[in-house]
Amino acid sequence: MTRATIKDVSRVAGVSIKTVSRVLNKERYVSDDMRQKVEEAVARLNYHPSQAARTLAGRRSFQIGLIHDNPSPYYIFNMQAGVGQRCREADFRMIVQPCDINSPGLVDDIGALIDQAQLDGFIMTPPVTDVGTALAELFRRKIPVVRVQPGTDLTATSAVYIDNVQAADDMTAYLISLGHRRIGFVTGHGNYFASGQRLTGYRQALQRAGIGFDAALVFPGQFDFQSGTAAAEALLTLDQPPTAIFASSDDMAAGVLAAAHRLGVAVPDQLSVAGFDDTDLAQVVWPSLTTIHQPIRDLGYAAADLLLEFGETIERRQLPHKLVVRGSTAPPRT
Amino acid sequence: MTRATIKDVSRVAGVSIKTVSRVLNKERYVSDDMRQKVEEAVARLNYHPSQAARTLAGRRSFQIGLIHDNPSPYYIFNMQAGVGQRCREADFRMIVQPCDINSPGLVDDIGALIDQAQLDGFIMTPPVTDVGTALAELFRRKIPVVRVQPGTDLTATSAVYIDNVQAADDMTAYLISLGHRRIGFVTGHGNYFASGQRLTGYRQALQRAGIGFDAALVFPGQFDFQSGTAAAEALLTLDQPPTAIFASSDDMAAGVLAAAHRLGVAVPDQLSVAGFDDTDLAQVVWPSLTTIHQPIRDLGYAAADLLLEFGETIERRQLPHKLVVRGSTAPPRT
DNA sequence: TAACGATAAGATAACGTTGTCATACGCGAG
DNA sequence: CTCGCGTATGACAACGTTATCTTATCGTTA
Repeated sequence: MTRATIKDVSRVAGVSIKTVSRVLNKERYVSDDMRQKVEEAVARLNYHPSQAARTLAGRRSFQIGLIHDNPSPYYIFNMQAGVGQRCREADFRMIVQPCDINSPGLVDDIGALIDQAQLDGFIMTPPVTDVGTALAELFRRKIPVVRVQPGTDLTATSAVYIDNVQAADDMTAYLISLGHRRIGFVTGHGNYFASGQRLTGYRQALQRAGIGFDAALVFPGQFDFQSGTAAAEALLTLDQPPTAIFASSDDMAAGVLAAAHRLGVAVPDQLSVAGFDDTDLAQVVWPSLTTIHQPIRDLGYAAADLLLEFGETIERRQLPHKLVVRGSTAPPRT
Repeated sequence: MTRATIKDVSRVAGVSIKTVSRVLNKERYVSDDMRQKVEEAVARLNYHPSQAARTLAGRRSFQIGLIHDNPSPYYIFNMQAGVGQRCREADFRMIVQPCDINSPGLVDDIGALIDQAQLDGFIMTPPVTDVGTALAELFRRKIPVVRVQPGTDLTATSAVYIDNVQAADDMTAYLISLGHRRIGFVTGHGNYFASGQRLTGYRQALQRAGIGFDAALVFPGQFDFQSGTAAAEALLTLDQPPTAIFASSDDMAAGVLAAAHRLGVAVPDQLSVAGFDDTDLAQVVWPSLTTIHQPIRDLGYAAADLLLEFGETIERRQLPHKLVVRGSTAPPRT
């Protein structure tokens, strides 16, 4: 038994090949009568159109690319889930391409991918979003692009994002509302634009509360666990240690927790710890993390949605974040 | 500027289309002279063959499928990384398909994917590996299949796996060597064959050490964090609580840790905790987990390798696991 | 020296769809 | 009643490769 082709379907349905094609592509000008006959034949033969033939003959490939250079399994998993779901709804396929933003071959790889697969669109996640040469290559090929949380050329492509400034502000304000005045902050990796935004939100909330900014309380991190432990070790041995540490990723917050445990600092009694992202991690460490929920899956879904609905037309969509309070934060000891 | 085609290359190189095709496909019977001319032209035009045209004309699509229904981002991420790397080396593409093993449409979805994309091969990860109907569908289509850690029909397809029995035995033996005699065990989800194997390894090590098996010390889990906390709460309130708990996944071990923290049981001083998998989690909780390192990325790489190297020919490859000792285990208090 | 196999290259027909163009019908307006 | 337009269908070329078949040249062997 070999695969059924459109020809088989047309023979069984008693119509022309082109009519079958019309039904399959939901084109206008097809009578209900024809449509029904074709649909029956398709079901009976268990026919599935050849992706390859469609791509070759038509101008669409029904495929979009998702490119990432992000070390977080959690982030990638959820992003893929969101993009994947929207793709399935539209009968599109998602081509995932991990990459290395420092590789000199990056641009060529992207070009090759688009050429070979004839992609209909492209989704970029940070930090690839801000690689100028990659972006230029996509423009050169006039392919619709949606970026997730871009940091540069904000109006150049469609984009989905959350308000990182506001989110970090929310968290900082929450810690202040608990009574904290000395709040440490661990920044993210310099490659990510969001890192700077979160720092801005932190400073913004401090200022509004009339708390002076103290550069000694800000520790440069890389979004990873190690950064968190290093930051905690540095911040907790200050002459005037903070009563709370806001790490701008959950991994770093977990690092802070581990260091606190090791140093015998009780969380949240002696130290409040806050994270950012609300990854799986947040509920698996002890105590569970107060954090900002970032709707990664929804961001993926929205990105694919913009691509499929609007194509070249530039659209922007901001998604809501949410402050999630768990066990790692409490009022400071008086 | 439109895409370069093989025709353009042949014109620039001054050879026939077929010769270009031969060079591209590394066929025999091409002179070095021709090969060089073609390669130059390819580079000059930045030519990339159309995936669609190749698939349509040839009998190969240069694509393999990876199907999974696994809730662990860590597992999926590393599996994809391994498969993806091997694919890149062979200029293949990986099509990822999440699925739901309880969905009635599962078999149809798999069939549709293979038909549409004309996949050259298929990789299944647990627990999809053991869905009989899905397996049957793949056989019907005579497509090469590699399964990762299959539990049923072991000789029906190629497979890659670790020795779960031995791994659990190693961990249990290690705990016994520390001096533990009452060792709790948290099993995995019933859908996964590995769950039973790990329990077997646990029992095997106990028996060898002359320690009687106590069913009260075995708690049924689901591989997730919740199971771990539930298990710890149950086991630690026994009349004779265990001095060590071996949870057969890191998530469950993290749950045990959290419950121990909450109950004021010090780890590892009052209770040793061991996990399984060596996910990112293991180094991010406190104390860091003694666990079995499972080479997930390597399993993915090996799976793709078997597919690409052996095709239909059935091959099996066992990869080594490793006991990783960290801070969550210690001798029992005397 | 004739015959043959191994090597090297090309001409042309697929592959299974969609795009383009042609055709035919029914219906309302002039 | 005729023209034009919206609707509905089909014939056929085109998409960019690989497969198959054919041809040409060489070196080796009988």
